[in-house]
Order: sequence, then structure tokens, then C-alpha cells
Amino acid sequence: MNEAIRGALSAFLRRLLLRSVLSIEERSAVLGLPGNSMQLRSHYDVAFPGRKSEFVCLVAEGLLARSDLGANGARQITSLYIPGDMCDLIASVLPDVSWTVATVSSSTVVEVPRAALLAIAAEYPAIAQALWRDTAVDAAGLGKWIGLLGRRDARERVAHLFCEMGRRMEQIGAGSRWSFQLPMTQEKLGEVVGLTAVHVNRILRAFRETEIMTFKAGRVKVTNGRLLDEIAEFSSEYLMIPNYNL
Amino acid sequence: MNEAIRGALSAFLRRLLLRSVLSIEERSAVLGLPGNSMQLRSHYDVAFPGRKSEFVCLVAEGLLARSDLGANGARQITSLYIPGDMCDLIASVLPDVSWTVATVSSSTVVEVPRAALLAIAAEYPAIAQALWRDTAVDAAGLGKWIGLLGRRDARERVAHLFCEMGRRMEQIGAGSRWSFQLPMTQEKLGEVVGLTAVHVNRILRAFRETEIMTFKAGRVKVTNGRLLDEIAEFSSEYLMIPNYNL
DNA sequence: CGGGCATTTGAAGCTGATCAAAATCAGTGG
DNA sequence: CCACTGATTTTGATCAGCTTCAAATGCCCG
Repeated sequence: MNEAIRGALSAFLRRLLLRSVLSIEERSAVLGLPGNSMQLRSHYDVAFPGRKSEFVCLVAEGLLARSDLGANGARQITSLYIPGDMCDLIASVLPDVSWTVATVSSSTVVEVPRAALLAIAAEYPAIAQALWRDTAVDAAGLGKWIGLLGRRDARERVAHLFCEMGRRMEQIGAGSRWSFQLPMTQEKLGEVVGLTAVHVNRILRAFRETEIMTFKAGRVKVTNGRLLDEIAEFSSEYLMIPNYNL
Repeated sequence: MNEAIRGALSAFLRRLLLRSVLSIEERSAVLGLPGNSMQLRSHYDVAFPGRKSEFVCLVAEGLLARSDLGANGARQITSLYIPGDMCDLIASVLPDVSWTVATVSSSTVVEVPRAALLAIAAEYPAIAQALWRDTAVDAAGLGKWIGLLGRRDARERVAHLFCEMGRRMEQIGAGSRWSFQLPMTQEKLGEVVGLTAVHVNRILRAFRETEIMTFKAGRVKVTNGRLLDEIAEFSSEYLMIPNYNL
């Protein structure tokens, strides 16, 4: 059992434990999941339409994105995955996906067989519930994002993205919400918030000039977090961290 | 056991069976869920932020919507629920929601205790998986919708909405994709597709004038479905009807 | 040092929002 | 049955935000 695999699985377990209670036995079942780790260059497609995947992949390091490809070629990113995220957990119950999951920066991921995940879910009801809940949190996040794209303007969307990623990074111990690594281009940022790279650039300039935050070479530095949160209408319940056991 | 309740539960079971296999015993466990049916006027809030609900509600008849309320008061609808849908199944594992579920037209719903749902999920792994999968389908649909809002223009969004609802209505036997009831105002349509009612109205006029479809008094009539699908870039895999058992 | 990608800036155009008002419709009570 | 009320639909006019197109600059890496 490789070190990277153990680390990734325990990060995943930590994530599950944020919202669910699992016994010692159940925890070790999660930690005992099989998997093999892989080093991937950036822009590598992990899953794509037509590929019926036998694996779900867990992020050990780096940044991945799930995106939806329009017929015209325009991409829309629907989720960003950071270390500890079971990327596209959805795919474990819906194996033939209609979207793409790809690395954004060079990353290391752990492939976990779908079958193994379903097996421990079948054996331990509490794990099944935890995975179901994790999928629900994913869905709730997507719902929030729909609200963002449907009703909010460019400033608000961009601000929200940085607020959200800051908290998530902080939560997994990768920097603080005031300063963290987000290894993506402005083009990619645009794909997340539904804007062109040009417009994202102008928004970033405005944030820089008003000393709210800067984004340079994949590093975010927030100078006025209070204002950033305000622009984003960001509330901390957003990420639904509390523990939801009945 | 009321007639309406049996009917709603069997519609829900049919929905689950579209994508999952359940044994006779498991099926009857689903059909045996407790619940009590309620008649609701339109614009009645079934769930809202701050209300920790002990029930999940199953649509027996009518139309419900889950929506996200912005601080400015703007609403964004994130899902529409039609008969047979377990409205906000997400809430069964995430009880304190940050969104609202409300009737759009007068409806009858069946309240099912969260605890009962979790209990049969704990007892029957296959049911747990089916519910998990249903949540995943929900999430996948939300992902698609993000793509729609992020990248597509007004025409495409509106067309897509009618394509999707047509198929869903057809699937549950409520009219055909060419002609079905969709009891909502243009204002509400706008809340789904992220546009103002005024603009929705203009798009509808264009569709009417080019003889693609009409929307009048809550009834949709599609005259040129081929073209409507084309505008929407609608593909039938969209609703993920196939059966996804390992 | 040079090539390719990412960022930055400018100018022009279009889509959809906003504001305002008229027309239509549904439901209510006289 | 009709007049009244409030909601919804429809249309027009104007405006702002974002896109598009184009070009210049900066930057990393071979």
C-alpha cells in the first residue's frame, strides 16, 4: 500500500467525517479501499463521454475540473476538485458520464474501482449514507452555482469563486483563505463563471485596483476579505460543513 | 392507506426502476413507505431555509420548484418537480436546506418521513443505491443546467427548457412532448432560465411567429419539434433514462 | 534568445436588462 | 351579467454589461 494512496484515502475520509459519523470499523473500511496512484500532466482527461469508467478518481494533489462541452466547442466547468475530493463521485452510480473530468494543473490522483466503493456501501449502510450525503452536498453546491450564473453579474460571480475556493483550500489545510494557490489560467476561470477570459481579466483588474485581491501566476492573495465576501454575498454556511447526522 | 399515497409511491417506484433494479421485496418496501397526502394551493412553501424538515415530499400531482433566493430578492429556480418526483430528495440526507421548495401551481403532495426513507435505505442496500443514484441523476441534471446558463443564449435556454419538460411529461404519461401542460407564468419561466419575464416573452413571440411552438395559459404546443431540439442542442440521453446497474 | 502561451488593453457591437405603459385576462362582488 | 380589480402578457424605447475582434505586452521555458 503506497503512501500517496493512504494519504489520499485519509483525506477523503476526513471529508466524509465533516458531515457524517462513521464507526471505527467503517472508517477502516474506507481507508482499506484499493486504489493505485497516478501522476498526471495538466489537461489530461480522466473521464469523458463514451468512456465507461471502472474507476472513480480521488484527488491526492493538484486541481481537476469537471466540464461540460457544448456543440460549439465552448466549455463550461461545473466543478473544481481539490485534494481529498472524490472527483465525480456521481460516476460511481452513473458510470457512463456525459461530461469530462480533466486535470487543470499537473496532479496526482488515486483510481478507486467503482465496484469496491459500491461494495463497502452495500456492506455498511452508514458508508452508503455518507456517500449519498456527499453526492447531495455536491448537488446542493451545483444548485447554488446555478443561482450564481442565473442572477448575478460578473463581479459577484468572480468574487464568489474566490471566496469559495479560499474556504475550501483552508479547510483541507492548503493555505488560508487570504492566500492560496489556484493553478489555473484566466481562460479557465472564465469557464467556471461563464464569462470570457477578457472580461475576467477586467474584473481582476478592478479588484486589483481597488485593493480587494490579486490573482497572479496561480496564486490568490486577498487583501480585503470583508469586501470580497460582501460582493460575493458569501455566507459561510455555503459549504455545508456541519455534521448532518439524524 | 389512502389511494393518492399509493399512486404517488408507485410513480416514485417507477421512476427509481427506470435506472435501478429492485427485487420484489425491495419494491414492496418502497411501496410500503408511510406518508400522508396534502392538497396545497399554489405558492405554498413546502421547505425553506431555517426549517429543519422531518419530511421529504413526493409530488402526486401539480408542479413544484426548488429555488434559491438572492439577497436582492431575485429568485432562481434550480429544479422543477413533476408527479413521481421525490422533491428535494437531497434534503433526506441534508435536512437543513438553504433553499426553498414551493408549489408553482396547486398541487397534491405526499409527505414521507425522512426517517422512514433512511430506514429502508439502511435495511436494503439496493434501495440505498437507487436513492443515491437518483440524487446523482439530480446532480447531473444540475450540472447540465449550469452549462446552459453559463454558455447558451436566451433562445437556446428557453428552447431547452421546453424540450426537457416535454420529455419528462411524456415519460410520466402526462401528455406528449408535442403538447403538454406546464402551469407556470412567464415570470416563473424566467426564473428557471435566468432571464427577465420581458425577455422570455420576446423569445416566446419569436417562437410563435416562426411556428416553432406556442405557450398559452400554461399549455405548451410544439409545432416544429425538430427545430426546437436543434435550437436547444437537445439530445435524448440528456435525461439519463437507461438502466445503470453494474 | 526566440517561440508560444497568457495577460492586458482598446474599440465597437449586440444581447438582454430596465423602465414604462398599454392591452388582455381571470376572478370577484355587486 | 357586468363592472371592477389585480395579475399577466405584450410592446416600445433606452441603456448597460458583456462579447467580440484585434493588437500589444509580458512571461516562461526550451
